[in-house]
Amino acid sequence: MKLEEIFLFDGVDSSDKARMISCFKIQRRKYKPGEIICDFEEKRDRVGIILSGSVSLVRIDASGNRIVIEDLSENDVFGEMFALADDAPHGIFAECEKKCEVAFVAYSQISKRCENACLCHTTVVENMFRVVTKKTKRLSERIEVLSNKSIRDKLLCLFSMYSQREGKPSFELPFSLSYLAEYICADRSAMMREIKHMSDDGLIKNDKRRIEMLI
Amino acid sequence: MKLEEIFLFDGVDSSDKARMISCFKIQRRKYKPGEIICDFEEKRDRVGIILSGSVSLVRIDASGNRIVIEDLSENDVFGEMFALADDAPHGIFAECEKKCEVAFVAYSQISKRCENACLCHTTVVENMFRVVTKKTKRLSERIEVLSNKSIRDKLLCLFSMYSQREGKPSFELPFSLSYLAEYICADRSAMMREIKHMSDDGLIKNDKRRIEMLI
DNA sequence: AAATTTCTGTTGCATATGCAACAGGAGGTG
DNA sequence: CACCTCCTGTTGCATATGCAACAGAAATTT
Repeated sequence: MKLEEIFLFDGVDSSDKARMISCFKIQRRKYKPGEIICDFEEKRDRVGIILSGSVSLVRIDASGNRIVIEDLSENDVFGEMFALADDAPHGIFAECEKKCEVAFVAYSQISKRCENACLCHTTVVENMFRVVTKKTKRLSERIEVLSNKSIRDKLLCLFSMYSQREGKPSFELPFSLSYLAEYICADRSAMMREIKHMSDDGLIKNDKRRIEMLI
Repeated sequence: MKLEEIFLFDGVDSSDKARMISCFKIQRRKYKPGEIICDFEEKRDRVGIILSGSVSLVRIDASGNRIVIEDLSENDVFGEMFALADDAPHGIFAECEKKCEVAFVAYSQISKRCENACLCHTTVVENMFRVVTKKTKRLSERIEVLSNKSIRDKLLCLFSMYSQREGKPSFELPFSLSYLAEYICADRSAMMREIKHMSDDGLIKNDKRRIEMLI
């Protein structure tokens, strides 16, 4: 993906765009799966924008469990919390999932107004705002899923989101069942068992990642 | 709280501020506990800013359970997801918790640039951006807590966040134990039981809302 | 083609947790 | 004071769920 195409410059006309790209001193880097892109131990004045591939925001907790807090792909942003936050969280880092390329931009470049007070800066800030709002929505949805107490209710909550999004009762999970268990923070085998029960109870039909909701 | 004091106008000089306040056609309204401030069935072009009191973003799920997705107080924002999102979520509404006053601002007013392309609009968008980022951080933290599988681990995760924030191992919960159970999405009695076990195991000392972590 | 890893699927067992039900205390209100 | 509501605290019971362990299928790499 070219820098010209990232969401950050949506709505900026091409001459301004070219000027900003050179002015922003954007750094690009490629990563292989498993590589640590960035830890957030210190406060950093930069955000990452994903140009290709996918990245996970991961935390290792006290017991050594790996928790995926966010899953990011093309045109998503990470690090904005750390560029702005006063109190730095602990043990969170960005890890490459599928081989990826990331563009790093200094946050101060984004927020500052240039000498000419040009409109394009405003547009850029608005674009950032839109992406962060999208992220808020995704996180809220996940909380909604996790707030259900039983595995069954978590799955029903998530499945109905998907079927609503598709506009029909059947859909294909966008990831593996292992990952699904991670997403709903349940034990995989317990989840598999529950899916079978739900199928036995006539709530859903399923075959691997294909799910059909029967009310 | 006066409109002049809300975060939205931070960094805007007072003459511009006065001009914007009149130009934005902000509506203010007071609510009593339990009142529904706003449902989000239809897409609305406005965000709410809380001037005083507190507000919960609540969802009633299919089984009739009440889920608090976000807790908001002074200078927090709600509705920005719905002003921007394409697909409107279902059954979410904002409910007054402690008696409150809310200012409603049309989102288009915030994002649009006025004829003069004045700087203050940029500042306002930046301020919105900062608040939404703060919200993202809060939601991430909650996911981190909820991602723990056992009640014990959820509590330890949350408690260590608090003690870290306080800079010392003992702290006072900012809300009731009933509410704590809601926050970690666990049954209250089960949580109380677990707190006792943790105390028996020498992990914490506790008296009502006062918690002390012993490693 | 062979080797290796990841994904899907299943089972037994111990126990953590939800649920229902109850009770005393604190605080607020008429 | 009497009444009410909310918060804290506790217990018994049924069961949902985590954990460990295993195995074949599918995908990916060598």
